[in-house]
Amino acid sequence: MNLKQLSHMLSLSQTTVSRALNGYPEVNEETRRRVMDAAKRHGYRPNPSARRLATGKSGMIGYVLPTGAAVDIDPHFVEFLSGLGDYARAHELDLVLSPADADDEETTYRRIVANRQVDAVYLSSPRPADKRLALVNTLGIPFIVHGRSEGFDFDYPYLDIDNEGAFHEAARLLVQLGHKRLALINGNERETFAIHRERGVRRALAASGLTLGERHVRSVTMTEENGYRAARRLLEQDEPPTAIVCSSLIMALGVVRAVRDLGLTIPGDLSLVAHDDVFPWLRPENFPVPLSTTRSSIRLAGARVAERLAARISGLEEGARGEVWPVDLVVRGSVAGAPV
Amino acid sequence: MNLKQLSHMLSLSQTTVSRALNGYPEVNEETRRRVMDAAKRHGYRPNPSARRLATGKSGMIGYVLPTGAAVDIDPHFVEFLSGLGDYARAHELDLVLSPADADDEETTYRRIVANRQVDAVYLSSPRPADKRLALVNTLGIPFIVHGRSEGFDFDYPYLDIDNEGAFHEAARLLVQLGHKRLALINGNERETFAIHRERGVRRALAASGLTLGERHVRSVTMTEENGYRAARRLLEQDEPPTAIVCSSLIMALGVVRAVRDLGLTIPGDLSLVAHDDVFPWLRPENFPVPLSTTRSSIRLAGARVAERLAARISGLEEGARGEVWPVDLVVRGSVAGAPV
DNA sequence: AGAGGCTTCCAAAGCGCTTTGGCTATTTTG
DNA sequence: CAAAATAGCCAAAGCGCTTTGGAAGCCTCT
Repeated sequence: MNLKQLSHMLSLSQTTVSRALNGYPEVNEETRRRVMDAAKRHGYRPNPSARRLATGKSGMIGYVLPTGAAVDIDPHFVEFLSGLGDYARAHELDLVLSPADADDEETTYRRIVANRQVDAVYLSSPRPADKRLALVNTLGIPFIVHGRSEGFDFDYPYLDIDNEGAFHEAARLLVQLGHKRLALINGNERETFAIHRERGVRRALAASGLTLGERHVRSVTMTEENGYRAARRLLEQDEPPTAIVCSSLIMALGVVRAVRDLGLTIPGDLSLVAHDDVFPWLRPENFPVPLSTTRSSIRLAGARVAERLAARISGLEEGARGEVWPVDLVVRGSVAGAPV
Repeated sequence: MNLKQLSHMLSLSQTTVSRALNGYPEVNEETRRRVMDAAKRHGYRPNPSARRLATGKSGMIGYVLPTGAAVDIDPHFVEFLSGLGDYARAHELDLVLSPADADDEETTYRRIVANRQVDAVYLSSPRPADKRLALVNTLGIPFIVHGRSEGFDFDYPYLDIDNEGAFHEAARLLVQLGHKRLALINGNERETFAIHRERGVRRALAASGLTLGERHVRSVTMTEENGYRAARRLLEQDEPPTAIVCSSLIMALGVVRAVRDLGLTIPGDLSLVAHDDVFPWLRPENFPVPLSTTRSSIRLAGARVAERLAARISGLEEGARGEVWPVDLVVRGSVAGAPV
């Protein structure tokens, strides 16, 4: 059942039927009702390929997925996706994942824009002065960044959490508990979120005249093993930290293992706070010692990004509005006063 | 730059240019060369929307993503996706994720087929007599199942690992080590993979005249917490198992925690084997006691599925070929002889 | 009563590609 | 050497929608 058939059986032109269906004003309400009715009754669904060719709109949102033998997709991605799906489902929005060589995402961005394959895209894990962001901005496709960049002379729409504030709070708590030597096990230092988190910790320390020594910062990709190694390195130093702030639950698993291997205890010898993106399959309250966290649901972020993308596509949202979500600090058993 | 312009500047018809580009035989080789050359030089790329409307082919593969407030996307998904991306990237294949209400995926399948949005789809986590599979089969869209179903009177193409064989091997090893009371912490009992795994364990036990008591089987969704709870339940019974086979590394984390909470040790009091889908961020050799595993890279499976989907789309693969991958049993420190 | 303005509809021209059905030379065949 | 086959090309008809540029009919206004 296509437009032609439908309009024929209504003895109307395709023009009128099309307009009736798409809510254009120049059609009699009575007629519109007839058309809508017939469309529903016959289960008419406009052919998206045709509509797309005519309008250039695809009704899909895009994401360029960096891949490569040495590239692992971030496990957070799937949670973000859950949220995105939550929103998209209700709006019949599909998501197109375009795999790209991690070393050359530009080609892929250009392709999907040139082909008009998607109406909007989102970027994640941005770095300062991220090239993808500049590219997408000049290509003129609607987009939203999940996270933030820095060092651009233009504004852009984004959704981010207050990483600096969160880690500032976490560090401040530890300082208040008397800790003098804090350490930070961070994610990839080239990504903005990691920079912000470090900034937050430094600011909290500075407020009490303390500093974060270079030896007390480790930036690694977020795996259990890297958490373990980083913790070993930190704790086997001459003046080991008495508190660690850690950028992910997965790394925190490794930290806990390292602490145990070294015969230390949490929170007796070491206080630990980690950032929790809220995975359903790994919860901080179930750590051997319930873990204090800075918590922000990445799934909710996914839903919000989808919502804003849809708004941008339909013209409801414009401009370069940035949105920063506050982060909860949830104190559990893994923090205590500094050992004497 | 479109076909019309290109053919005009070559003083050829659109027909000829189109045919030259798409490798049809009825065009002079000399002409073809000229066309190819000009196309490359001017960076001509056929408009996919137009091609799609004309041919009905989209050049994308689809996946219906079950979502909902109570639905969590399996963390394995992201690894599978990595593999899929590895292949798809090299072939400019995009992946369309269509979020669907987990309680009504049928509507979405029908939509993407009716709309010809994708050239092929893959299904995952099939159950016996899975409705989606029957649906997709009748809808006539090329597809591949990742995993297997059971109880159909038709064959279908799939890629699966030898779950039964893997768990059979694991259980057999434990029996050989003298264990009489085995337990199984399995995934969702309604999914075929879980059924196969249980079958494998039972078969190994039966071979030595042993059985898997109902009290010794737990089927839960794969979270750390569920692993913990299941292990507590099992180990606090009157006649607790001396060995556990576990369907995922994430649950194994919980098992390890439970064992520790109960003051037991691995492998002294309990031998443990888990299935490892090979996550980059959690490795069995880094468990407190290195974990014995049945190992199969889900990422490689993703790449293979993409490859086969591409083959089916282009007509290189036909029929209902099933492919079953063997699974490695990797023995590490977490297994030992049964306690006396 | 004629001009101008709405309202409501339509025919037809795209969107950019593929593919059908010729048509004209040139070559092969009996 | 005429007839048949083949090679190489083209015009035009889709694919199914949106949108432009009218046009008819009916009011309102001067």
